[in-house]
Amino acid sequence: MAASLKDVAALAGVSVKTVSNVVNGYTYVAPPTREKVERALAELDYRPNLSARNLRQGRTGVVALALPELDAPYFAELTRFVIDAATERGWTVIIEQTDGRPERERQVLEGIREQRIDGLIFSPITVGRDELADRDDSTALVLLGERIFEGPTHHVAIDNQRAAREVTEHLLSLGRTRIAAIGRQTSPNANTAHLRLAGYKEALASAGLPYDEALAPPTDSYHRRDGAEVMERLLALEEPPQAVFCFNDLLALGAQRTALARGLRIPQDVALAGFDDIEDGRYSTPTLTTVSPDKEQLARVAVEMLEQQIYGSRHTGGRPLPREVTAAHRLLVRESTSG
Amino acid sequence: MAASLKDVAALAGVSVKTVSNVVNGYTYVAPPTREKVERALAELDYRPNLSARNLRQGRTGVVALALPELDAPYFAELTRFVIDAATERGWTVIIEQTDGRPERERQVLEGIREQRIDGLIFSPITVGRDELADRDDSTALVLLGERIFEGPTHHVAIDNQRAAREVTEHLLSLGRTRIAAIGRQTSPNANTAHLRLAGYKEALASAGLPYDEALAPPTDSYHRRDGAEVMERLLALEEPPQAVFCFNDLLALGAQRTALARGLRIPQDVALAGFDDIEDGRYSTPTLTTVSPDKEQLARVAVEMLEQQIYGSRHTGGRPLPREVTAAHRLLVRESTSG
DNA sequence: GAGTACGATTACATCGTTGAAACAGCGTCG
DNA sequence: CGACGCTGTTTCAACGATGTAATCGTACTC
Repeated sequence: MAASLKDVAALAGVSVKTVSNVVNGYTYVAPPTREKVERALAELDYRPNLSARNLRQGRTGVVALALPELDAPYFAELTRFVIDAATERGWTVIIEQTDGRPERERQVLEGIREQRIDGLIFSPITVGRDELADRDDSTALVLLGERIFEGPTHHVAIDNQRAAREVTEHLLSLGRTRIAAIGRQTSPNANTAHLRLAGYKEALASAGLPYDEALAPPTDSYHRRDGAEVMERLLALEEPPQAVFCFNDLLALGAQRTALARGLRIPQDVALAGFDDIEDGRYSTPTLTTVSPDKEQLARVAVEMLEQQIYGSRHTGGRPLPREVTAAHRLLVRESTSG
Repeated sequence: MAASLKDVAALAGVSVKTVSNVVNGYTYVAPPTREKVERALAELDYRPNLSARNLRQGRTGVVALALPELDAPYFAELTRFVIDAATERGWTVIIEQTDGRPERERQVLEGIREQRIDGLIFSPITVGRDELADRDDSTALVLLGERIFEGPTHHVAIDNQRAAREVTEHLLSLGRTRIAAIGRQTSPNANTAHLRLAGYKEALASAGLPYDEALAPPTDSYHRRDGAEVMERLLALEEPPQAVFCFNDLLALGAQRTALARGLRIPQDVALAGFDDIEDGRYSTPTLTTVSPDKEQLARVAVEMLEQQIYGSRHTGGRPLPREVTAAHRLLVRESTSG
């Protein structure tokens, strides 16, 4: 079986605690002793038992990443960065999929998992300020990709509203005036959707154009299927749109599918823009204009914020991070708006 | 802080062990006692400390899923099913990304993680029979999507060779005789690639067609980029192919991008088939003909195989699972071969 | 009515690790 | 020279849970 400190201690002829000291890099160990212990450690291929260590230290070294669904490319790409950043700190990441269902999200917040967790990075869809405030679990928490202001919670996200405005302005700059939006949500807590809609409206208003709700049909979720279905409805309008801003790339790819299947040319007949910069959009035909959030930064900051809550600010060089961080984003113009 | 058995015991006025017995459903607890304890458990919102439980029991309840990369859609979709199946058993899944790098794969096999793990589901790319046989870690292991025969290892995969043959036969049935393959790998351990290539050759041979290596260029990896690049080379041939079988959907989507960007019509000028049935292929234009492995079955069987190794066969109803399971697959004909 | 069987509960040790504190040895300083 | 401080090492207890064995009470058997 796996070797314990006791076995190593016996082999090296020292006490268990001395071995522990060597393992943990404690300063006051005499060089000959240290060497002896290290030989024994190597010989037995010692690995610390994390269950025991965690039990003793009251920390688990495990953080959870709760997101709607792993098989949405945006979240898969983001998850890779979160795992990378966590692994650098010796943390293990477990993943909770909420499917965007309110009861699952609430369970996650209340710590449904028996598994104790040092921190939670949470990408919510339906949960709002009130649920967050009500939460009585004291586990460290960071909201990812969501901004709930005046709340008690750390969060990191890009400036969704500004990014949405920029996309819409880009579509306007093509000379299109009838611009649809796909991704509006009716739930009052769908913060991200609201911000993107606000940016869209803002750009229309600046251009002196009216906001027409018929051009911004609501969607239940953000999959290709939804984009495809809503696009059908938009194309069936008496005056179909000349451009469509989709609130994520999956919606855009669904909409693109519908438009192309109807024989429309993109961007000549209808221009198309998405949001998220998933890899699919870089290889679709036409390639997809989109907003590219700095996913690596989002992930890194989220992990740093957790780190700070868990260990206190001394750990991040004394420099306390703000509760709210705005990550970078770029507008990537591709063929679907400039073919 | 979180309540421990001790706190619950104090509140209920019984011993710690009695509370433990209630929590674990031990039979001989008097109903009034049980009720008292349960009230206390509820009042304090008791959650067992898994670190302590694991330390005592020598199991961790954690299994690792090691795969090349989470942001490849096939693996993201598969991961969702693995997590679902593991969660049903109360297990936690942690994810290791190897990026298909040999040294990372070897580390995973040797249990690089300090975190102790009850089992490992491993989707290898470069590791071969020898490395598996040399392994001295006794952790339960299941290979996923890979078949290494005569080895010591449990594995579950679809019949890659047959599926590849079926795809190629389908392309032949369209009347195409010049059929390329994208995804050949030169490494001797790239088992999956070899099997798919073998199926491709088999179908060609049955049709009396020669195997032309120029029509099966090697690829380093299986991303859209690789598919796009290799397709450039194929289209630059004196006699470009009339159909292309790509060993996964990402390669196919990359190849599709190249073909469409060159102004070719799919499938009229060149038919295209992939492998994996990722969601992208259902919404690309044209939609992508592909092999659909039963991902849910792959994941479920892999988890069952682990379960059996960890608990012994009694746990799966006495019925021991074989070491090798072939999961189902279907050929899905879509627009890219029948537009 | 003594002996036994069994239900219900508890005391205790233990899993592997680490913080606190004690201790031993040795040089330094007043 | 005795007190002190420093290095280097050990002893001990504790984290929270559970398996083992012991204990206690009651009902049942002969």
